[in-house]
This record gives sequence, C-alpha cells and structure tokens, in this order.
Amino acid sequence: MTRKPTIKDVARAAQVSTATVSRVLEHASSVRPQTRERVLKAVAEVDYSPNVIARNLRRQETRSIFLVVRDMHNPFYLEVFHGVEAEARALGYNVFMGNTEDSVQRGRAYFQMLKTRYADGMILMTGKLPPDQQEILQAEYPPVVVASEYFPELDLPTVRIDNVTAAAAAVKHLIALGHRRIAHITGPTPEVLSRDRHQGYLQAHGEAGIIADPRLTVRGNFTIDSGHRACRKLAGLKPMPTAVFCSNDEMAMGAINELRRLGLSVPEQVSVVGFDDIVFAGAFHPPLTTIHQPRQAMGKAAMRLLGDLLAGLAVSSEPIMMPTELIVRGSTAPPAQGGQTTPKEV
Amino acid sequence: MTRKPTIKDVARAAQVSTATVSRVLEHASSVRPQTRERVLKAVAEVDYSPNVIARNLRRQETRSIFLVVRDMHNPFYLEVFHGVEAEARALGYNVFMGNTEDSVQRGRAYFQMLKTRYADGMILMTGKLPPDQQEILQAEYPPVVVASEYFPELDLPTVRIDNVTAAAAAVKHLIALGHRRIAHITGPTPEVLSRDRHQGYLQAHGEAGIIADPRLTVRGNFTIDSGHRACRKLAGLKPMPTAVFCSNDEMAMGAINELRRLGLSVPEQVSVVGFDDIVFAGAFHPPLTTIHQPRQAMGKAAMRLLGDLLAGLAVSSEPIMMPTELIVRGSTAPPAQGGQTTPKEV
DNA sequence: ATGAAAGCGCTAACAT
DNA sequence: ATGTTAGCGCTTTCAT
Repeated sequence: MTRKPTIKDVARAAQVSTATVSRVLEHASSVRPQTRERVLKAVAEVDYSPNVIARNLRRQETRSIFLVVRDMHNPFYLEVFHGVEAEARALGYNVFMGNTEDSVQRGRAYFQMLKTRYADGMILMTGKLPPDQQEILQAEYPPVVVASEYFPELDLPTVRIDNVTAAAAAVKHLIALGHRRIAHITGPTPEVLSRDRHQGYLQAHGEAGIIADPRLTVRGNFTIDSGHRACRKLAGLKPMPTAVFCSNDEMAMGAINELRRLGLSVPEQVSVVGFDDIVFAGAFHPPLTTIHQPRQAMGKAAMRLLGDLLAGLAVSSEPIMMPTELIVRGSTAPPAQGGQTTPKEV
Repeated sequence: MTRKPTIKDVARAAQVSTATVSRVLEHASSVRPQTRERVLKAVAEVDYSPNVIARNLRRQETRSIFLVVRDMHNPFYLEVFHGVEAEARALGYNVFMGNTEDSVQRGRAYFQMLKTRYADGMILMTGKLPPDQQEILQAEYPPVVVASEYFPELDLPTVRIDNVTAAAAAVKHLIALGHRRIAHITGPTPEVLSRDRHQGYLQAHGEAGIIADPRLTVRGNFTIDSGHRACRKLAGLKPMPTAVFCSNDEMAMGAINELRRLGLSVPEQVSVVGFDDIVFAGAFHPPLTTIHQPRQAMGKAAMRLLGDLLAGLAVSSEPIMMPTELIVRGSTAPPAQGGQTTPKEV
C-alpha cells in the first residue's frame, strides 16, 4: 500500500466502525477496554496517523495562527516569538511566521489569508494597518490581537508596554546623573510607538523643568545604521548633547560606534541609553544601559489572549500592560566635568 | 447572515453552478466572459472568499511547510528564515516556525505532525534526528530537506556550507598573521557541524606544519556565556594562546568580553575570530573578523529545493554547497611582539 | 461552456 | 458501547 492509511483501513482491521476508531483516538470515551485495545492494535498494525487536513474541515479550524511582524531582522521579535510559540504549543497551536517589511500591501495579504481561514487567528506586531480592514472588528472575523504596537483608532485586544513612562524613566535616569542637554534618536515617525517614546522624553524634561531643545531630536528607523547617521547629525551641533536617548538598542549601538569614530568615549564624554534590552545589549562594549521589555512574557500573554478569544471566552477590552525596567549598565555616567563635549576634527 | 458565505451562496446569486464559480476563481478557463462577469459580481456582492480548509482537503495539501531550528535565540536563523519566507511566498507557501530547543522529543513531534499532513514538507535545521525516523526516506513520506546542518548517516537533500574549509580559512588567516598558539572554542560536540569546524582548525595547522596543542581546544555551546567560560579556561594556560578561533560569533563576543575583563586587549594582545557573521558582528567593538555565511541565500536555496520536491521534480542527491567568505575586521592582528601574553591578576 | 455529482477523510449527532 | 449517517466546502471528472 503506497497511500497513507485512512481511518477506514483501521476500522476494517479492527472490525469496528470508523466512529469507534475516532472515539478511541479522540476522546478515549465510552469504549470498552477490549475494543479499545483492538483498535490500538490495528492502528499500530497499519501504521495509521490521522489526516489533519480532513479533521480541519470537519472542525472548521486549523489549529494554527499567524504571527506577523514588521521586520524580521530585529532580534527583539525572536524572543517574542519564543513566548508565543511556547504558549501556542501548550494550547495545541502552531505558528506561522509572517513578515510585512512595513508594506501595507503585505499586511493586507495576511488579513486576506486570515479571511480564507488559512489560520484561526493572528497576532499583529506591525505599526500599520491596511486602510480597508475595519471589517476585522466584526463578530465572524477571526480574532486578531495586537502585541507591542497598538492602534489608537481601532479597538483591538492588545498586549503592550507603557512606552511613554518607560521612555521617561530612561531620560529621568540621565537627568538624575546630571545631564541637561539630552538628545533623542527616535523611531520612524509618525508611528504611535515612536511618538509615545518621544512623548516620554519630553515628559521627563517637563517634570524636571528642563526645556528640550528641538534640534536635539533626530529621526531614526530602528537600524544600527540609522543610529550612525543620526548621531553624526547630533555631533554637528554646538554645544553637543552630553547624552543620547535612543528609541531602541540597535540605534544606540550605532550611536556609540559613531561617537567612537568621532573620538568621543562612552560614557565618559557622552552617555547613551537604548531601549528593548536585546540579548546583545549586555554583551556590547560598553554594556548598554537600556529599558528592558519582557519580550517572552509579552509573547506568551498575547498568545494566551488569542487563545481565550479562540475558545470563545470574553476578554477584557483594556489593553494588557507589561512591566518594563530600567537596566543601568556601563553606557551612562555623569556628564564630563567643567566643559563642553566636542568631537575631534574629522 | 453571520456565517462566512460559501461557494453555494455565490452560485445562487450568480445563477450558475458551484463548478462554474470554482472555474472562474481557479483557472479562469472555459467560462464565457459574460458568465464570468456575473460570477465576479456575485462574489463581490456576497463578499465571498474561498475556504482554504475545504480546498486543502480536496487537494490533499496545505501549502505550508515547517522550518525547524534548534534554538530560537540565535539571530543566525532570523536571516535564514527571511530567505525561506521570501521564496516560500513566491511559491505560494506559508512557513510554520518550529523550535526543538535541542530536544529529540520535540523534534519527533514535528516529524509526527508532518506525518499527519499538518504541513506539506519540512526544512530541518537541527543537529539531531529522532532515532526512529528512518521512515522519512520512504516515498510516501512528505519531503524533508536539511539546511545548514546535515546527517552523514541519512541521505536527505541538503543545503549547507563546507564547514571544514571555512574553518580552515579562518585559522589560516591567523597563521598568516604569525600566530602559532591558536585556541579553538568549539560548538557542542559530538555534532557533525562542530566536529567539521574543529577538523578545519586541525587541517589548517597540519598544512602549516604546526602541532595543535590539544589543551587549546575547549568546548562551548554557541552561547555568549559559554564563550566567557571557555575563554576563562584558556586564560589559565601557560603560555596563553595568542589567538582564539570561535565556532560562532556569539562565543567570540563572549571571549572578547572575558579577555577585556582579564585586562587583555583585542586584537593587540589576543586575536579573536568568529563564525557566521551575524548582523551584530560588524557593530561589535572591536568589529569581528569572522566567516560570512550566506544565510538568506541558504534559506532561499533550501526552500527552492523543497519546492522542487513538493512539485514532484527529481532533485540531485548531491548536497548544495553555499559559498563562505572570510571577513577580516578589527578583532585580528599579528601577535604581540617579543613575549608572552599573560592576564593580569584577578 | 456549463451542470451534476462524487468524494477528499474525518467527526459528531443520532440511533440502537 | 457501538454503528449509521450526514455532512464540512470545495474541486474536478464526466456528461451534456
């Protein structure tokens, strides 16, 4: 026999109906031990394994979900995925990895696949939503939860952090060290996550009674290289900032490398703070002071939320807020005494 | 109507049979333009999208594959995934991300799911194979291809690099710089990939007529922390090695940090070479000299190979070998002049 | 060019 | 405790 054996083959071998075979394999309920034994033996005999595709049709579910991120290259997502995967496995789901590369069209494709029931639900970690996807709020649409990001205009179940407060904590740390001229390398605006972190930056200034110089805010895009470029711009300012708050760790690494190239030492001459606490933040030199996000826990929470939705449970409409923590390492210190920081000529 | 509309709803609205609707949506063949128009209008009217689950049963396929890695935390896989995903999308597949965490049992679970047709095929990036899975060579078993790793005892279609030659190139670079006392921090033995890289290390020594001191070979497990620990061991030797070849970049970073802690500067006092060229290798300080692997291309090639297998095409039984390249950056230099390298007291 | 009908393999409601 | 049966929604062969 070259085809995969079906439940009928087992039924024939065990001299029972297919229903009984299904019962033995699914619920282990209401089957005489003797019959059960016979079925199990037949299963082994013909080397049967159920055909999930048929089961899916019958049950109208796939037991799989999409996890869609904006940018595969950020290791931040690796750990979120780790949490999602662990929880999904516990709940009996598998996880499709999706990747929009920030393209609205690519995002739309995932919504479309969801609609065709390619998967039972979706965890969205992108900052953009296709413009025409308001139908996702309708009851018969498969459940979608948002993680890390969020959409103020759309009332979707969400797991995230308080970016404003977390960013403010980072900047307050710099202020407490004595810094007064603090730059901000932001994420890609106008996304809400970037906006929130900048608002935290401003809020920390406000609370300390410091006026934030708008020239000290430079736009990045979360890559190491954008950290280089943004930092180069900042280095051209007079007086230079004595500290830089970066909206993620990659940009902080880029900024530090650029400062080193300019002959400035971190943290002695310039302090740098990152955001995310990716695995490499602690291994970097100097080790990055940064905001820790509970990535894995966030992934788990998102999957748990989606699992509840898939199980038909009612969930709170309030976003689930995950805690963050300022991790002080070696990239921050009090500002250099008496005098101004200037790059050497280049 | 609260349920998802079916093809029957469209057929009714367009006054045609379901077969015609299917024809319009699938092949665009043999349908009068006029009828076709009417069907399309009805599709829009009832907001129909096909049910993939039913299609899957009919076609006996899921158009999805598993990508199974050993350790989610290595950013190496991110880029492989990127290549796999891009190629898969082009071929009309989606990718389940799997993760064995080096557990044979977890690996077995993926093979089991493959057997139940949870997915159509699998790309394996793990170094271990469940002992009882020899059945995967049988014709009716879904196709499995191996990427990056390989199994000498099992004749599976494979995409990989020549680890022996690549490792030898790294060590030859150190020898060419003048190093004679070169340590090796290996990956987890007895896996073939770790073994091959060590063999390359030995081969380079052999070709240069240098006797490799076996005490200079220390076992790691591909984590940053194992790089720390291994390097600490090496630092206890007298005389210390003047260079360290690490079987991946994470361990190289750990080794460099440990050397720094011991008061030794890289590359002035000790040279360090990594392997993989992960994204952070270039951003590290000092930037890592390492072996570049074409991760994304490897992912694409693996998916293309799997796609061919899924399409029923015959594929070569020879492994597809991807090119590697030595990238010389700042973590290697000639050995310190006249005299021996010793750590300061700790 | 179109329709009728079979059937993919399974599960669960219903019957005994 | 077990069997019978009706689909799940689609695609495709066969007929017209």
